Amino acid sequence: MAADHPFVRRELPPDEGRAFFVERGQPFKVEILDDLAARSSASGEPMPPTSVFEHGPFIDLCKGPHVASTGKVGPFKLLSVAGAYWRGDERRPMLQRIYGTVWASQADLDTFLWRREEARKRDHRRLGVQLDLFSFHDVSPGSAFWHPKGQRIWRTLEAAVREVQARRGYEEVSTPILVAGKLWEQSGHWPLYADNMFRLEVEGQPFSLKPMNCPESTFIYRSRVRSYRDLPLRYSEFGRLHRNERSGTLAGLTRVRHFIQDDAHLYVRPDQLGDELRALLGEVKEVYGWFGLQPRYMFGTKPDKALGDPALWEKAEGLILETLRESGATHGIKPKDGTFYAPKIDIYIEDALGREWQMATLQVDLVMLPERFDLTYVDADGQERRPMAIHRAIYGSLERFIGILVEHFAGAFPLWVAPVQAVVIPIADRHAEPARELAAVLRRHGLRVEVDDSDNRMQNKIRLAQEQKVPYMLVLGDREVEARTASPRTRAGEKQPAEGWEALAERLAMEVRERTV
RNA sequence: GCCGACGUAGCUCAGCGGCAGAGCAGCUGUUUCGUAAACAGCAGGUCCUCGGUUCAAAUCCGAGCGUCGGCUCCA
Repeated sequence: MAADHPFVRRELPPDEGRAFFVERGQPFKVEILDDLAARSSASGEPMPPTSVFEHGPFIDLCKGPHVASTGKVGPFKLLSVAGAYWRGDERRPMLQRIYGTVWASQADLDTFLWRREEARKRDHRRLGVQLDLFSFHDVSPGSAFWHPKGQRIWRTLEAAVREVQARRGYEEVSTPILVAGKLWEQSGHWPLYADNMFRLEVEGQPFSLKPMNCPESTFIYRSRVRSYRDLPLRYSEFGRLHRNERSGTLAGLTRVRHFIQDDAHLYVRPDQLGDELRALLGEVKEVYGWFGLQPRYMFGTKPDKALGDPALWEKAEGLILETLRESGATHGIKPKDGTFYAPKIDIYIEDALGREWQMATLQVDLVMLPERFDLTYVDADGQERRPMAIHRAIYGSLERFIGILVEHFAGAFPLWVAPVQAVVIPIADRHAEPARELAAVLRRHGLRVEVDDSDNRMQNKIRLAQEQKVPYMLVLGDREVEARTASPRTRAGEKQPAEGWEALAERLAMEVRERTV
Protein backbone atom coordinates (compact mmCIF):
# COMPACT_ATOMS: atom_id res chain seq x y z
CA MET A 1 0.00 0.00 0.00
CA ALA A 2 2.87 2.30 0.82
CA ALA A 3 4.28 1.43 -2.61
CA ASP A 4 1.19 3.06 -4.08
CA HIS A 5 0.86 0.70 -7.05
CA PRO A 6 -1.55 2.07 -9.61
CA PHE A 7 -4.43 -0.20 -10.62
CA VAL A 8 -4.28 -0.64 -14.38
CA ARG A 9 -7.23 -1.92 -16.33
CA ARG A 10 -6.54 -3.89 -19.44
CA GLU A 11 -8.86 -5.61 -21.81
CA LEU A 12 -7.99 -8.86 -23.47
CA PRO A 13 -9.87 -10.60 -26.27
CA PRO A 14 -12.07 -13.29 -24.65
CA ASP A 15 -10.09 -16.34 -25.84
CA GLU A 16 -6.80 -14.78 -24.85
CA GLY A 17 -8.20 -13.89 -21.43
CA ARG A 18 -9.42 -17.43 -20.90
CA ALA A 19 -6.08 -18.88 -21.98
CA PHE A 20 -4.30 -16.57 -19.54
CA PHE A 21 -6.23 -17.92 -16.53
CA VAL A 22 -6.06 -21.53 -17.73
CA GLU A 23 -2.30 -21.20 -17.93
CA ARG A 24 -2.15 -19.76 -14.42
CA GLY A 25 -4.16 -22.67 -13.05
CA GLN A 26 -7.16 -20.62 -11.97
CA PRO A 27 -10.17 -22.88 -12.60
CA PHE A 28 -12.66 -20.59 -10.81
CA LYS A 29 -11.81 -17.60 -12.97
CA VAL A 30 -12.07 -19.78 -16.04
CA GLU A 31 -15.51 -20.93 -14.88
CA ILE A 32 -16.70 -17.34 -14.57
CA LEU A 33 -15.46 -16.60 -18.09
CA ASP A 34 -17.12 -19.72 -19.46
CA ASP A 35 -20.39 -18.68 -17.80
CA LEU A 36 -20.10 -15.24 -19.33
CA ALA A 37 -19.48 -16.79 -22.71
CA ALA A 38 -22.46 -19.12 -22.30
CA ARG A 39 -24.68 -16.23 -21.30
CA SER A 40 -23.67 -14.02 -24.20
CA SER A 41 -24.10 -16.81 -26.75
CA ALA A 42 -27.54 -17.53 -25.25
CA SER A 43 -28.57 -13.89 -25.52
CA GLY A 44 -26.99 -13.51 -28.94
CA GLU A 45 -24.84 -10.60 -27.83
CA PRO A 46 -21.13 -10.61 -28.54
CA MET A 47 -18.83 -11.78 -25.73
CA PRO A 48 -17.39 -8.67 -24.06
CA PRO A 49 -13.63 -8.44 -23.79
CA THR A 50 -12.08 -9.86 -20.64
CA SER A 51 -11.13 -7.05 -18.30
CA VAL A 52 -8.28 -7.54 -15.88
CA PHE A 53 -6.72 -5.25 -13.34
CA GLU A 54 -3.11 -5.31 -12.40
CA HIS A 55 -1.15 -3.61 -9.73
CA GLY A 56 2.47 -4.36 -9.18
CA PRO A 57 3.03 -8.05 -9.76
CA PHE A 58 -0.62 -9.05 -9.19
CA ILE A 59 -3.06 -9.54 -12.07
CA ASP A 60 -6.66 -10.52 -11.54
CA LEU A 61 -9.92 -10.90 -13.37
CA CYS A 62 -12.35 -8.20 -12.36
CA LYS A 63 -15.06 -6.13 -13.90
CA GLY A 64 -14.02 -3.16 -11.74
CA PRO A 65 -14.12 -0.33 -11.06
CA HIS A 66 -11.13 0.12 -8.75
CA VAL A 67 -9.63 3.09 -6.94
CA ALA A 68 -6.75 4.63 -8.84
CA SER A 69 -3.92 3.09 -6.85
CA THR A 70 -3.15 1.08 -3.74
CA GLY A 71 -2.14 4.26 -1.92
CA LYS A 72 -5.69 5.59 -2.26
CA VAL A 73 -7.16 2.83 -0.10
CA GLY A 74 -8.54 4.32 3.12
CA PRO A 75 -7.92 3.26 6.71
CA PHE A 76 -8.70 -0.43 6.97
CA LYS A 77 -8.62 -3.37 9.34
CA LEU A 78 -8.72 -7.06 8.59
CA LEU A 79 -11.34 -8.74 10.73
CA SER A 80 -11.53 -12.46 10.22
CA VAL A 81 -10.90 -15.42 8.00
CA ALA A 82 -13.54 -17.98 7.10
CA GLY A 83 -14.41 -20.62 4.57
CA ALA A 84 -17.07 -19.82 2.04
CA TYR A 85 -18.57 -22.17 -0.51
CA TRP A 86 -17.76 -21.39 -4.11
CA ARG A 87 -20.73 -19.44 -5.40
CA GLY A 88 -22.62 -20.03 -2.14
CA ASP A 89 -23.32 -23.68 -2.92
CA GLU A 90 -22.51 -26.15 -0.15
CA ARG A 91 -21.95 -28.98 -2.64
CA ARG A 92 -19.10 -27.06 -4.24
CA PRO A 93 -15.54 -26.52 -3.04
CA MET A 94 -14.84 -24.14 -0.23
CA LEU A 95 -12.57 -21.17 -0.66
CA GLN A 96 -10.88 -19.09 2.01
CA ARG A 97 -12.37 -15.66 2.37
CA ILE A 98 -10.64 -12.85 4.24
CA TYR A 99 -12.96 -10.27 5.77
CA GLY A 100 -11.90 -6.69 6.22
CA THR A 101 -13.38 -3.24 6.40
CA VAL A 102 -12.25 0.01 4.78
CA TRP A 103 -13.39 3.54 5.63
CA ALA A 104 -12.83 6.98 4.18
CA SER A 105 -11.20 8.28 7.34
CA GLN A 106 -9.57 6.92 10.45
CA ALA A 107 -12.43 8.46 12.49
CA ASP A 108 -15.02 6.48 10.51
CA LEU A 109 -13.05 3.29 11.00
CA ASP A 110 -12.77 4.01 14.72
CA THR A 111 -16.52 4.60 14.97
CA PHE A 112 -17.19 1.31 13.22
CA LEU A 113 -14.83 -0.57 15.51
CA TRP A 114 -16.31 1.13 18.57
CA ARG A 115 -19.83 0.04 17.60
CA ARG A 116 -18.53 -3.44 17.04
CA GLU A 117 -16.99 -3.44 20.50
CA GLU A 118 -20.27 -2.13 21.99
CA ALA A 119 -22.15 -4.96 20.34
CA ARG A 120 -19.63 -7.40 21.77
CA LYS A 121 -20.07 -5.99 25.26
CA ARG A 122 -23.82 -6.36 25.16
CA ASP A 123 -23.69 -9.81 23.60
CA HIS A 124 -26.35 -11.82 25.43
CA ARG A 125 -23.98 -14.76 25.81
CA ARG A 126 -21.62 -12.56 27.79
CA LEU A 127 -24.31 -10.76 29.79
CA GLY A 128 -26.09 -14.05 30.46
CA VAL A 129 -23.04 -15.12 32.46
CA GLN A 130 -22.48 -11.74 34.09
CA LEU A 131 -26.11 -11.37 35.16
CA ASP A 132 -26.46 -15.06 36.06
CA LEU A 133 -29.43 -15.59 33.74
CA PHE A 134 -28.61 -18.82 31.91
CA SER A 135 -25.77 -21.06 30.83
CA PHE A 136 -24.96 -23.60 28.15
CA HIS A 137 -23.35 -26.98 28.75
CA ASP A 138 -21.95 -29.53 26.39
CA VAL A 139 -24.26 -32.20 27.81
CA SER A 140 -27.02 -30.53 25.80
CA PRO A 141 -25.61 -28.40 23.01
CA GLY A 142 -27.95 -25.71 21.75
CA SER A 143 -30.18 -25.77 24.82
CA ALA A 144 -30.14 -23.14 27.53
CA PHE A 145 -30.05 -23.99 31.23
CA TRP A 146 -32.16 -21.25 32.84
CA HIS A 147 -30.87 -19.98 36.16
CA PRO A 148 -33.28 -18.52 38.73
CA LYS A 149 -32.89 -14.94 37.52
CA GLY A 150 -33.29 -15.88 33.86
CA GLN A 151 -36.31 -17.94 34.74
CA ARG A 152 -37.82 -14.91 36.50
CA ILE A 153 -37.60 -12.97 33.25
CA TRP A 154 -39.07 -15.94 31.44
CA ARG A 155 -41.99 -16.19 33.84
CA THR A 156 -42.60 -12.46 33.73
CA LEU A 157 -42.87 -12.41 29.94
CA GLU A 158 -45.01 -15.52 29.98
CA ALA A 159 -47.40 -14.06 32.56
CA ALA A 160 -47.70 -10.83 30.60
CA VAL A 161 -48.67 -12.52 27.36
CA ARG A 162 -51.00 -14.91 29.21
CA GLU A 163 -52.81 -11.87 30.57
CA VAL A 164 -53.25 -10.53 27.03
CA GLN A 165 -54.41 -13.90 25.77
CA ALA A 166 -56.99 -14.26 28.53
CA ARG A 167 -58.32 -10.80 27.72
CA ARG A 168 -58.42 -11.53 24.00
CA GLY A 169 -60.36 -14.76 24.22
CA TYR A 170 -57.67 -17.43 23.97
CA GLU A 171 -57.85 -20.77 25.73
CA GLU A 172 -54.59 -22.37 26.73
CA VAL A 173 -53.89 -25.98 25.75
CA SER A 174 -50.94 -28.32 26.10
CA THR A 175 -49.95 -31.17 23.80
CA PRO A 176 -47.33 -33.95 23.96
CA ILE A 177 -43.70 -33.45 23.04
CA LEU A 178 -43.10 -37.02 21.90
CA VAL A 179 -45.27 -37.89 18.91
CA ALA A 180 -45.54 -40.64 16.31
CA GLY A 181 -43.90 -40.10 12.95
CA LYS A 182 -47.19 -40.70 11.19
CA LEU A 183 -48.37 -37.30 12.43
CA TRP A 184 -45.66 -35.66 10.36
CA GLU A 185 -46.50 -37.86 7.38
CA GLN A 186 -50.03 -36.55 7.59
CA SER A 187 -48.95 -32.93 7.99
CA GLY A 188 -46.53 -33.28 5.09
CA HIS A 189 -43.43 -32.47 7.14
CA TRP A 190 -41.88 -35.94 7.36
CA PRO A 191 -40.38 -36.21 3.87
CA LEU A 192 -39.22 -32.59 3.85
CA TYR A 193 -38.07 -31.93 7.39
CA ALA A 194 -37.24 -35.29 8.91
CA ASP A 195 -33.56 -34.27 9.04
CA ASN A 196 -34.46 -31.38 11.30
CA MET A 197 -36.33 -33.54 13.77
CA PHE A 198 -34.97 -35.62 16.59
CA ARG A 199 -36.20 -39.06 15.71
CA LEU A 200 -36.30 -42.16 17.82
CA GLU A 201 -37.89 -45.55 17.83
CA VAL A 202 -40.44 -46.66 20.37
CA GLU A 203 -41.45 -50.33 20.25
CA GLY A 204 -40.41 -50.50 16.63
CA GLN A 205 -42.39 -47.44 15.58
CA PRO A 206 -40.88 -44.15 14.45
CA PHE A 207 -41.43 -41.25 16.83
CA SER A 208 -40.03 -37.74 17.05
CA LEU A 209 -39.78 -34.82 19.42
CA LYS A 210 -42.12 -32.18 18.07
CA PRO A 211 -40.44 -29.35 16.15
CA MET A 212 -43.73 -27.38 16.07
CA ASN A 213 -47.08 -27.45 17.77
CA CYS A 214 -49.55 -26.95 14.99
CA PRO A 215 -50.58 -30.46 13.90
CA GLU A 216 -51.34 -31.55 17.45
CA SER A 217 -53.72 -28.70 18.14
CA THR A 218 -55.98 -30.07 15.38
CA PHE A 219 -56.63 -33.16 17.52
CA ILE A 220 -58.25 -30.94 20.09
CA TYR A 221 -60.25 -29.22 17.39
CA ARG A 222 -61.49 -32.53 16.03
CA SER A 223 -62.29 -34.02 19.42
CA ARG A 224 -65.90 -33.02 18.81
CA VAL A 225 -68.12 -31.66 16.09
CA ARG A 226 -67.62 -27.91 15.73
CA SER A 227 -70.43 -25.50 15.01
CA TYR A 228 -70.04 -22.20 13.20
CA ARG A 229 -71.04 -20.74 16.58
CA ASP A 230 -67.88 -22.19 18.19
CA LEU A 231 -65.61 -20.18 15.94
CA PRO A 232 -63.29 -18.47 16.25
CA LEU A 233 -61.47 -20.92 18.52
CA ARG A 234 -58.19 -19.56 19.82
CA TYR A 235 -55.84 -22.16 21.29
CA SER A 236 -52.63 -20.89 22.80
CA GLU A 237 -49.79 -23.17 23.81
CA PHE A 238 -46.40 -22.59 25.39
CA GLY A 239 -45.01 -25.47 23.41
CA ARG A 240 -41.66 -26.99 24.17
CA LEU A 241 -40.00 -27.66 20.82
CA HIS A 242 -36.88 -29.42 19.60
CA ARG A 243 -35.31 -28.84 16.23
CA ASN A 244 -32.17 -30.62 15.17
CA GLU A 245 -30.27 -27.63 13.84
CA ARG A 246 -26.96 -28.43 12.22
CA SER A 247 -24.18 -28.16 14.74
CA GLY A 248 -22.36 -25.30 13.02
CA THR A 249 -25.42 -23.07 13.08
CA LEU A 250 -26.03 -22.99 16.83
CA ALA A 251 -25.48 -19.61 18.48
CA GLY A 252 -26.36 -18.64 22.04
CA LEU A 253 -30.08 -18.12 22.60
CA THR A 254 -30.71 -16.92 19.07
CA ARG A 255 -30.24 -20.30 17.41
CA VAL A 256 -31.06 -23.22 19.66
CA ARG A 257 -32.19 -26.83 19.47
CA HIS A 258 -34.65 -26.57 22.32
CA PHE A 259 -36.97 -23.63 22.85
CA ILE A 260 -40.45 -22.66 23.89
CA GLN A 261 -42.81 -20.73 21.68
CA ASP A 262 -45.75 -18.60 22.75
CA ASP A 263 -47.68 -20.29 20.01
CA ALA A 264 -51.37 -20.13 19.17
CA HIS A 265 -53.67 -21.54 16.54
CA LEU A 266 -56.85 -19.72 15.71
CA TYR A 267 -59.56 -21.62 13.86
CA VAL A 268 -61.80 -19.15 12.08
CA ARG A 269 -64.58 -18.98 9.51
CA PRO A 270 -63.57 -17.25 6.29
CA ASP A 271 -65.83 -14.30 7.17
CA GLN A 272 -63.99 -13.86 10.48
CA LEU A 273 -60.50 -13.67 9.01
CA GLY A 274 -60.40 -9.88 8.67
CA ASP A 275 -61.45 -9.23 12.26
CA GLU A 276 -59.00 -11.77 13.62
CA LEU A 277 -56.12 -10.32 11.62
CA ARG A 278 -56.94 -6.83 12.84
CA ALA A 279 -57.03 -8.08 16.42
CA LEU A 280 -53.70 -9.87 15.95
CA LEU A 281 -52.00 -6.77 14.59
CA GLY A 282 -53.31 -4.92 17.66
CA GLU A 283 -51.96 -7.67 19.87
CA VAL A 284 -48.50 -7.45 18.32
CA LYS A 285 -48.48 -3.69 18.73
CA GLU A 286 -49.58 -3.92 22.35
CA VAL A 287 -46.97 -6.50 23.31
CA TYR A 288 -44.06 -4.85 21.51
CA GLY A 289 -45.05 -1.53 23.06
CA TRP A 290 -44.19 -2.97 26.49
CA PHE A 291 -40.56 -3.01 25.41
CA GLY A 292 -40.61 0.27 23.49
CA LEU A 293 -40.18 -1.66 20.26
CA GLN A 294 -41.74 -0.57 16.99
CA PRO A 295 -42.89 -3.58 14.99
CA ARG A 296 -42.57 -3.47 11.21
CA TYR A 297 -44.58 -5.86 9.11
CA MET A 298 -43.51 -7.86 6.09
CA PHE A 299 -46.17 -9.48 3.98
CA GLY A 300 -45.00 -12.73 2.40
CA THR A 301 -47.11 -13.69 -0.60
CA LYS A 302 -47.78 -16.96 -2.41
CA PRO A 303 -44.67 -18.92 -3.32
CA ASP A 304 -44.41 -20.87 -6.57
CA LYS A 305 -44.72 -24.27 -4.90
CA ALA A 306 -47.89 -23.35 -2.99
CA LEU A 307 -50.66 -25.86 -2.34
CA GLY A 308 -54.37 -25.20 -2.34
CA ASP A 309 -57.01 -23.31 -4.26
CA PRO A 310 -55.52 -20.25 -6.01
CA ALA A 311 -58.78 -18.34 -5.58
CA LEU A 312 -58.59 -18.84 -1.84
CA TRP A 313 -55.00 -17.60 -1.83
CA GLU A 314 -55.99 -14.53 -3.72
CA LYS A 315 -58.82 -13.78 -1.33
CA ALA A 316 -56.66 -14.29 1.75
CA GLU A 317 -53.85 -12.17 0.35
CA GLY A 318 -56.29 -9.39 -0.48
CA LEU A 319 -57.62 -9.44 3.06
CA ILE A 320 -54.19 -9.38 4.62
CA LEU A 321 -53.09 -6.44 2.54
CA GLU A 322 -56.27 -4.55 3.27
CA THR A 323 -55.92 -5.18 6.99
CA LEU A 324 -52.31 -4.03 6.95
CA ARG A 325 -53.20 -0.86 5.05
CA GLU A 326 -56.06 0.11 7.29
CA SER A 327 -54.00 -0.57 10.43
CA GLY A 328 -51.73 2.24 9.30
CA ALA A 329 -48.71 0.12 10.24
CA THR A 330 -45.45 0.37 8.37
CA HIS A 331 -45.32 -2.61 6.10
CA GLY A 332 -43.52 -3.99 3.11
CA ILE A 333 -44.08 -6.89 0.79
CA LYS A 334 -41.81 -9.83 0.22
CA PRO A 335 -43.16 -11.52 -2.90
CA LYS A 336 -43.30 -15.33 -2.76
CA ASP A 337 -42.03 -15.39 0.82
CA GLY A 338 -45.12 -17.16 2.17
CA THR A 339 -44.94 -20.79 3.23
CA PHE A 340 -46.25 -23.51 0.96
CA TYR A 341 -49.52 -23.56 2.92
CA ALA A 342 -49.96 -19.95 4.01
CA PRO A 343 -49.44 -16.31 3.17
CA LYS A 344 -47.87 -14.69 6.21
CA ILE A 345 -46.94 -11.51 8.00
CA ASP A 346 -43.53 -11.49 9.63
CA ILE A 347 -42.81 -8.90 12.26
CA TYR A 348 -39.43 -7.21 12.42
CA ILE A 349 -37.94 -4.86 14.97
CA GLU A 350 -34.84 -2.71 15.08
CA ASP A 351 -32.87 -2.86 18.31
CA ALA A 352 -30.93 -0.18 20.18
CA LEU A 353 -27.90 -0.77 17.97
CA GLY A 354 -29.92 -0.46 14.77
CA ARG A 355 -29.82 -4.17 14.05
CA GLU A 356 -32.89 -5.76 12.53
CA TRP A 357 -34.44 -8.94 13.93
CA GLN A 358 -37.27 -11.11 12.70
CA MET A 359 -39.61 -11.73 15.59
CA ALA A 360 -43.26 -12.70 15.53
CA THR A 361 -45.07 -14.37 12.67
CA LEU A 362 -48.73 -14.60 11.61
CA GLN A 363 -49.59 -17.25 9.03
CA VAL A 364 -52.98 -17.64 7.40
CA ASP A 365 -53.12 -21.37 6.85
CA LEU A 366 -55.43 -22.30 4.00
CA VAL A 367 -54.23 -25.81 3.44
CA MET A 368 -52.08 -27.61 5.91
CA LEU A 369 -54.15 -27.85 9.05
CA PRO A 370 -57.60 -27.44 7.48
CA GLU A 371 -57.19 -29.90 4.63
CA ARG A 372 -54.52 -32.36 5.69
CA PHE A 373 -56.26 -32.83 9.01
CA ASP A 374 -59.70 -32.59 7.50
CA LEU A 375 -61.07 -29.89 9.79
CA THR A 376 -64.70 -28.95 9.43
CA TYR A 377 -67.45 -27.03 11.15
CA VAL A 378 -71.18 -27.22 10.64
CA ASP A 379 -72.38 -23.97 9.15
CA ALA A 380 -75.73 -22.23 9.75
CA ASP A 381 -77.20 -24.01 6.74
CA GLY A 382 -76.25 -27.43 8.09
CA GLN A 383 -73.42 -27.87 5.56
CA GLU A 384 -69.91 -28.91 6.58
CA ARG A 385 -67.38 -26.23 5.75
CA ARG A 386 -63.61 -25.80 6.09
CA PRO A 387 -62.30 -23.37 8.67
CA MET A 388 -59.11 -21.41 8.15
CA ALA A 389 -56.30 -21.64 10.67
CA ILE A 390 -54.06 -18.81 11.77
CA HIS A 391 -50.70 -19.72 13.27
CA ARG A 392 -49.29 -16.97 15.40
CA ALA A 393 -46.46 -16.40 17.84
CA ILE A 394 -45.93 -12.99 19.38
CA TYR A 395 -42.58 -13.37 21.10
CA GLY A 396 -41.74 -16.24 18.78
CA SER A 397 -39.20 -18.30 20.67
CA LEU A 398 -39.00 -17.06 24.27
CA GLU A 399 -35.31 -17.97 24.28
CA ARG A 400 -34.55 -15.89 21.26
CA PHE A 401 -36.77 -13.04 22.43
CA ILE A 402 -35.00 -12.84 25.78
CA GLY A 403 -31.62 -12.98 24.01
CA ILE A 404 -32.62 -10.02 21.87
CA LEU A 405 -34.00 -8.12 24.89
CA VAL A 406 -30.71 -8.62 26.73
CA GLU A 407 -28.82 -7.06 23.83
CA HIS A 408 -31.37 -4.32 23.19
CA PHE A 409 -31.30 -3.13 26.81
CA ALA A 410 -27.65 -4.15 27.35
CA GLY A 411 -28.93 -6.09 30.37
CA ALA A 412 -30.59 -3.01 31.94
CA PHE A 413 -34.15 -4.32 31.67
CA PRO A 414 -37.17 -2.13 32.27
CA LEU A 415 -38.31 -2.34 35.88
CA TRP A 416 -41.19 -4.68 35.12
CA VAL A 417 -38.85 -7.22 33.47
CA ALA A 418 -35.80 -6.90 35.74
CA PRO A 419 -35.14 -10.13 37.67
CA VAL A 420 -34.13 -8.08 40.72
CA GLN A 421 -36.07 -4.83 40.77
CA ALA A 422 -34.51 -3.29 43.85
CA VAL A 423 -31.66 -3.98 46.26
CA VAL A 424 -31.98 -2.65 49.77
CA ILE A 425 -28.60 -1.45 51.00
CA PRO A 426 -28.17 -1.10 54.75
CA ILE A 427 -25.16 1.08 55.51
CA ALA A 428 -24.11 -0.68 58.72
CA ASP A 429 -25.13 -3.87 60.52
CA ARG A 430 -27.56 -2.01 62.75
CA HIS A 431 -29.58 -1.11 59.63
CA ALA A 432 -29.93 -4.72 58.45
CA GLU A 433 -33.10 -5.49 60.37
CA PRO A 434 -34.96 -2.37 59.18
CA ALA A 435 -33.68 -3.20 55.67
CA ARG A 436 -35.37 -6.59 55.87
CA GLU A 437 -38.55 -4.90 57.05
CA LEU A 438 -38.44 -2.55 54.07
CA ALA A 439 -37.90 -5.50 51.75
CA ALA A 440 -40.96 -7.21 53.22
CA VAL A 441 -43.05 -4.11 52.51
CA LEU A 442 -41.84 -4.04 48.91
CA ARG A 443 -42.47 -7.76 48.46
CA ARG A 444 -46.02 -7.33 49.69
CA HIS A 445 -46.45 -5.07 46.68
CA GLY A 446 -45.22 -7.86 44.43
CA LEU A 447 -41.74 -6.46 43.90
CA ARG A 448 -38.66 -8.65 43.42
CA VAL A 449 -36.31 -7.38 46.10
CA GLU A 450 -33.02 -8.42 47.66
CA VAL A 451 -31.24 -7.15 50.76
CA ASP A 452 -27.47 -6.79 50.63
CA ASP A 453 -26.64 -7.43 54.28
CA SER A 454 -23.08 -8.53 53.53
CA ASP A 455 -20.30 -6.82 55.48
CA ASN A 456 -19.19 -4.96 52.37
CA ARG A 457 -19.05 -1.19 52.52
CA MET A 458 -21.99 0.70 51.09
CA GLN A 459 -19.91 1.84 48.11
CA ASN A 460 -19.16 -1.72 47.19
CA LYS A 461 -22.80 -2.76 47.56
CA ILE A 462 -23.75 0.00 45.16
CA ARG A 463 -21.09 -1.08 42.74
CA LEU A 464 -22.29 -4.68 42.80
CA ALA A 465 -25.94 -3.70 42.30
CA GLN A 466 -24.83 -1.41 39.50
CA GLU A 467 -22.97 -4.26 37.80
CA GLN A 468 -26.10 -6.38 38.06
CA LYS A 469 -28.02 -3.49 36.44
CA VAL A 470 -30.56 -3.45 39.26
CA PRO A 471 -32.99 -0.57 38.55
CA TYR A 472 -33.24 0.74 42.13
CA MET A 473 -30.81 0.77 45.04
CA LEU A 474 -32.48 1.73 48.28
CA VAL A 475 -30.00 3.08 50.79
CA LEU A 476 -30.82 2.82 54.45
CA GLY A 477 -28.72 4.51 57.17
CA ASP A 478 -29.35 6.20 60.50
CA ARG A 479 -31.31 9.07 58.97
CA GLU A 480 -33.63 6.77 57.00
CA VAL A 481 -34.18 4.30 59.84
CA GLU A 482 -35.06 7.22 62.12
CA ALA A 483 -37.62 8.57 59.65
CA ARG A 484 -38.79 5.18 58.26
CA THR A 485 -37.68 6.23 54.78
CA ALA A 486 -35.19 5.00 52.19
CA SER A 487 -32.99 6.93 49.77
CA PRO A 488 -33.38 5.55 46.24
CA ARG A 489 -30.55 5.64 43.74
CA THR A 490 -31.31 4.59 40.18
CA ARG A 491 -28.90 2.57 38.09
CA ALA A 492 -28.55 5.69 35.93
CA GLY A 493 -26.77 7.18 38.97
CA GLU A 494 -29.60 9.53 39.92
CA LYS A 495 -30.02 10.15 43.65
CA GLN A 496 -33.69 10.55 44.50
CA PRO A 497 -34.95 12.21 47.68
CA ALA A 498 -35.67 9.94 50.66
CA GLU A 499 -39.16 8.52 50.54
CA GLY A 500 -41.46 6.76 52.99
CA TRP A 501 -41.56 2.97 52.65
CA GLU A 502 -45.19 2.61 51.71
CA ALA A 503 -45.11 5.47 49.19
CA LEU A 504 -41.96 4.07 47.64
CA ALA A 505 -43.48 0.61 47.32
CA GLU A 506 -46.60 2.00 45.70
CA ARG A 507 -44.61 4.13 43.29
CA LEU A 508 -42.48 1.19 42.12
CA ALA A 509 -45.45 -1.15 41.93
CA MET A 510 -47.20 1.39 39.74
CA GLU A 511 -44.20 1.57 37.43
CA VAL A 512 -44.29 -2.21 37.14
CA ARG A 513 -48.04 -2.31 36.48
CA GLU A 514 -47.73 0.27 33.72
CA ARG A 515 -44.80 -1.60 32.22
CA THR A 516 -42.86 1.63 31.86
CA VAL A 517 -39.93 1.21 29.51
C1' G B 1 -22.85 -30.40 8.07
C1' C B 2 -18.39 -27.49 5.74
C1' C B 3 -13.81 -23.97 6.46
C1' G B 4 -10.85 -21.59 10.22
C1' A B 5 -9.63 -20.29 15.24
C1' C B 6 -10.11 -21.40 20.23
C1' G B 7 -10.86 -24.78 24.92
C1' U B 8 -5.96 -23.69 31.64
C1' A B 9 -9.56 -22.23 38.85
C1' G B 10 -16.70 -20.12 39.27
C1' C B 11 -15.39 -15.62 35.69
C1' U B 12 -11.56 -12.90 32.67
C1' C B 13 -7.01 -14.48 31.08
C1' A B 14 -1.23 -15.45 31.31
C1' G B 15 1.99 -19.63 30.71
C1' C B 16 3.32 -22.74 24.86
C1' G B 17 8.45 -29.31 26.01
C1' G B 18 11.21 -29.43 32.44
C1' C B 19 7.43 -27.57 40.05
C1' A B 20 0.10 -25.19 37.55
C1' G B 21 -0.06 -19.01 37.59
C1' A B 22 -2.58 -13.75 38.23
C1' G B 23 -6.82 -10.49 39.02
C1' C B 24 -11.85 -10.76 40.35
C1' A B 25 -15.33 -14.05 42.70
C1' G B 26 -15.45 -17.83 47.09
C1' C B 27 -14.20 -19.04 52.38
C1' U B 28 -12.17 -17.25 57.34
C1' G B 29 -10.90 -13.17 60.33
C1' U B 30 -10.64 -7.92 61.14
C1' U B 31 -13.52 -3.56 59.71
C1' U B 32 -19.66 -1.05 60.52
C1' C B 33 -18.48 2.43 56.83
C1' G B 34 -23.39 7.86 53.37
C1' U B 35 -23.94 6.79 46.92
C1' A B 36 -19.29 2.53 41.50
C1' A B 37 -14.06 -1.75 44.63
C1' A B 38 -11.94 -1.60 53.09
C1' C B 39 -7.70 -4.85 54.84
C1' A B 40 -5.32 -9.57 55.77
C1' G B 41 -5.07 -14.74 55.39
C1' C B 42 -6.81 -19.38 53.28
C1' A B 43 -8.67 -22.52 49.81
C1' G B 44 -9.55 -23.60 44.83
C1' G B 45 -7.13 -27.63 38.82
C1' U B 46 -9.26 -34.42 34.80
C1' C B 47 -4.80 -27.62 31.82
C1' C B 48 -12.09 -30.34 27.34
C1' U B 49 -11.76 -36.02 26.35
C1' C B 50 -9.17 -40.18 24.27
C1' G B 51 -4.86 -41.82 21.84
C1' G B 52 0.24 -40.95 20.02
C1' U B 53 5.49 -38.74 19.99
C1' U B 54 9.18 -37.86 24.00
C1' C B 55 13.52 -39.35 29.46
C1' A B 56 9.60 -35.64 30.28
C1' A B 57 3.32 -33.02 27.35
C1' A B 58 -1.15 -27.84 29.64
C1' U B 59 2.65 -27.06 25.76
C1' C B 60 4.11 -31.13 19.83
C1' C B 61 0.90 -34.66 16.55
C1' G B 62 -3.99 -37.30 15.51
C1' A B 63 -9.14 -38.19 16.51
C1' G B 64 -13.58 -36.88 19.15
C1' C B 65 -16.66 -33.27 21.84
C1' G B 66 -17.83 -28.16 22.68
C1' U B 67 -17.55 -22.87 21.76
C1' C B 68 -16.64 -18.67 18.57
C1' G B 69 -16.27 -16.27 13.43
C1' G B 70 -18.07 -17.28 8.67
C1' C B 71 -20.52 -20.51 4.72
C1' U B 72 -24.82 -23.40 3.92
C1' C B 73 -29.58 -24.13 6.26
C1' C B 74 -33.65 -21.86 9.16
C1' A B 75 -40.21 -25.39 7.55
